[in-house]
Amino acid sequence: MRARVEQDAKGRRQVVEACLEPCAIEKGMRIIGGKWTGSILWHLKDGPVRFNDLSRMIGGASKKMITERLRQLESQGLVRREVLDTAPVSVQYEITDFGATALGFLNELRLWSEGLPQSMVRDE
Amino acid sequence: MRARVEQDAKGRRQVVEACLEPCAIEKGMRIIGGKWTGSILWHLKDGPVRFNDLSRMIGGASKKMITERLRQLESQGLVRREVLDTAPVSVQYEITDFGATALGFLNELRLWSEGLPQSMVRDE
DNA sequence: CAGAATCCAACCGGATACTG
DNA sequence: CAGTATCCGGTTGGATTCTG
Repeated sequence: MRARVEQDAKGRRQVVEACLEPCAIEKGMRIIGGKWTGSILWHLKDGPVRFNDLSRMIGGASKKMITERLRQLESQGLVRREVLDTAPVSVQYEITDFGATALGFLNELRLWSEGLPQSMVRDE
Repeated sequence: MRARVEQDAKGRRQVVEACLEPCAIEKGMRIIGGKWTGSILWHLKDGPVRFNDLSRMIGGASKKMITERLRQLESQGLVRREVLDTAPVSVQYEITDFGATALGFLNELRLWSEGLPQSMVRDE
């Protein structure tokens, strides 16, 4: 449901169907748009990955961040956490079927992003 | 270019092809993943919209935010700003051809987001 | 290995008031 | 109308240290 602007009989402009609070785009972004969230999900697409491997894959993110985002993704049902009884203990993270439904979008974003002009590469 | 984990001849695990700093997913997110950014772009998809209309469409965002994001989108070439010489002055924002290349995955995000279970609707 | 705990500066972003 | 300016509390997220 999108917002629209129309004119009434007297020519006054007004917004019809205002986006009632966060529209779909915004809601989605709040779920997978968080810092590192998309990357984490993406790196799980080929199968389970262990914590430290994951944090190495995602250069620039601290373990603290990885943990926080993983917990969030887990509580939302996008990712599953599994403890393996090895010594020392190791933990696997795996994308769920539900989480996988976001991969299509992420892939499109990736393609778009890779085609971007150099000039847009974030300095930071 | 994705990161991969492999095992060497001695069975030790190691990360091959680590994501050199922000991978494509992350870079993309930094551009259109900002708060309100996606929504703004999306609401421009059907043609030029004026500032106040835009801010009404995007419920919950302050004018300050809208302005900041628009400036950012403009400097990145995703949006074009045009001042109309009316009285009082009015300003139009329009998506550029380049900006429009992002509409594809924004739409996917929208579809994904709309299909989400109620339980995931952010309380905030 | 896989975190949890703590600290803290930086930034974010809403509210409010003002302007040409 | 389309912003700008200022204030300011809250959150973010990196660095670092510690643990079972």
